[in-house]
Amino acid sequence: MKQTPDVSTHAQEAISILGEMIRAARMQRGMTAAELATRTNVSRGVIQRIEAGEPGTSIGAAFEAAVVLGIPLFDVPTGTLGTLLKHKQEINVLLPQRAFQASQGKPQNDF
Amino acid sequence: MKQTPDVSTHAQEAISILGEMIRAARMQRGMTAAELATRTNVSRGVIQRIEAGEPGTSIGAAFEAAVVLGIPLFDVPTGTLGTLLKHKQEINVLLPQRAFQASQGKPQNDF
DNA sequence: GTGGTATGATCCATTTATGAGACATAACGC
DNA sequence: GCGTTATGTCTCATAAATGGATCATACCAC
Repeated sequence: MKQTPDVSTHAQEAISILGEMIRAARMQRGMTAAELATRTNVSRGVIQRIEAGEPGTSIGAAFEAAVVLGIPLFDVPTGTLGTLLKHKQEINVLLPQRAFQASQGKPQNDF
Repeated sequence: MKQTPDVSTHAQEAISILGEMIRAARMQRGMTAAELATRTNVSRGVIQRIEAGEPGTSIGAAFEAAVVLGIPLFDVPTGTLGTLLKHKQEINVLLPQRAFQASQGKPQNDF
């Protein structure tokens, strides 16, 4: 509901969910928005915008706030993400390095 | 490794993971970065920054790209997030509306 | 090998978010 | 009731991201 009418409903819902999770976790810890802002190295206004689910906020600030509150972002414990990244790079040698418009004929959906 | 040296290691890893997931999903679908940019309503440079894991990109663009590629963000199916939000608001009446510095004496960790 | 194309990186002008401050409202303790 | 404090919202100057273009490199088809 701002002058940024450019994200889909699903994406907006995901952003709002993250904001609500951050707000709930912050209040469960008895932490004020100002204190969370200090710990996150952003201003109080940014915390409020994140909790309000505004899509224009930076992903760094939002994820940092979640990490400060101990919210698991991708069900990956702390310190494991680097290992997962390296493993991904290893298996990446088996995949094509570029995308081809010609290969769009057979879209792969394995999610 | 940019002029934005202000996110923690864990948050940076989470952002990088999301970027790698987006890149992998895009390539699995044989989609070019330019095409993903068009579908996401952003420029190609933003897609590259998201895939590179730069924390300065907007959460709206990053989540929108993930949604376009069908990546589940919070293990919540499409359309369910709104219901979850409403349910959260219902149970919120049982929780304190504000945070208190005085209540920091007993931090609650139930994650 | 050559040609076509995706990618990564860089530049600049413009749009936008951010930080800081102030204000009104509302919630809680007393 | 009153005083204190957190929250939500607003404005403005500054900092930063974005869009668009260009270029070099690397990949794949031929």
